[in-house]
Amino acid sequence: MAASAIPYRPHNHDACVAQALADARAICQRHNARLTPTRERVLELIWQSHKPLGAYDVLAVLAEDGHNAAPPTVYRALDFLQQHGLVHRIASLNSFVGCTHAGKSHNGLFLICRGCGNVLELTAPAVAQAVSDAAQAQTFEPEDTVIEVAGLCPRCQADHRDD
Amino acid sequence: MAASAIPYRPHNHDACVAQALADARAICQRHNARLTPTRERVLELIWQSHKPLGAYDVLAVLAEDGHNAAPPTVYRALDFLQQHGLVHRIASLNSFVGCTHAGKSHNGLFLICRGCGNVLELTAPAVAQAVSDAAQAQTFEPEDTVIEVAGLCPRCQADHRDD
DNA sequence: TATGCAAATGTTATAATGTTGCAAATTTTC
DNA sequence: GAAAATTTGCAACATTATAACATTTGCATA
Repeated sequence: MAASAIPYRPHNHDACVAQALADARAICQRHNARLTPTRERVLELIWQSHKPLGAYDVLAVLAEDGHNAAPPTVYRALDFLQQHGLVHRIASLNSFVGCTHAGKSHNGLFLICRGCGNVLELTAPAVAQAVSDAAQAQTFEPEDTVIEVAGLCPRCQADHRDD
Repeated sequence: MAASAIPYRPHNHDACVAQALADARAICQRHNARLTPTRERVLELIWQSHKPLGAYDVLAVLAEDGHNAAPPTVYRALDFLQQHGLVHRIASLNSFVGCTHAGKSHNGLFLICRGCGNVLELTAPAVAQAVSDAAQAQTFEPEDTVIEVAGLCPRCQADHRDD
């Protein structure tokens, strides 16, 4: 799966997931971190689509799996995955999405479609630079940046015009 | 209060609040919207500092006021204030801060100090333009943009070096 | 292969945040 | 002053997240 995958377009999503899991295994190995079965399963669930998933959605699927998990299990797995850059939390939705730029440390920019719910993660150096400049102008030292753009993806723009 | 107020520096905050309330009254009049006592009180509370306040913090102060309010009262007031551009919600903190650029419709950029908790709202056209370009490159139609930068304000950078 | 430590997980309970739905009161409009 | 629309009160509930502590597991090393 290319880093610039476009969730709005049809693609072989099984391959998408498989690649994400393979990447995750490699990254965890490099980090000397343990991608345990629970963590891997949570990552897999998060990746089941390009729509962000809530912690309790994950929890519900784990329950279907027969895994009698409680909230802390899921939150801990998500924390781990976030720390290793494998998933992102979408603050404006209280939910989580697989990172499509895994490995590189980054604060992505997220385009969130309010029509279909899909999220596209971008790396936008121009945006990062502009934010950095704005902070610097205030002598502010940025550590973590959240950029989430809600709107309509190409397909949903078209659908809306059909209404 | 100037639009470029810097919460990190000492300023006459009473004047800050008074101006915000006066602005709010003017704006609501222009919008034909009713700034009822509850709404005005909530706005005043949100403005008590430049640190964002949670809905339940507001609720607690209302209770001290003797106002026996329930959560929906606060959330409704906050919704109203947001709709008229008088407060902003900080998604990464689940809390609310007074808008220092009231009147102009906008998506601000927020510099959130993890040391002191103060939030500075900026209008950064270069950032807005860069985000807009990035979205356009994906044929994405932006409607609402959240930009929240967590880090250290000038004063807290200095304090940290003293540690 | 024992054993002991650190990391990970399980478990229970609870905190924090946000919403729904409906009835009562208030304000506006005619 | 009566009808309509807006706002508020209120109770219940839904969702999201964390605290605290017990238990198990993986793994290095004696």
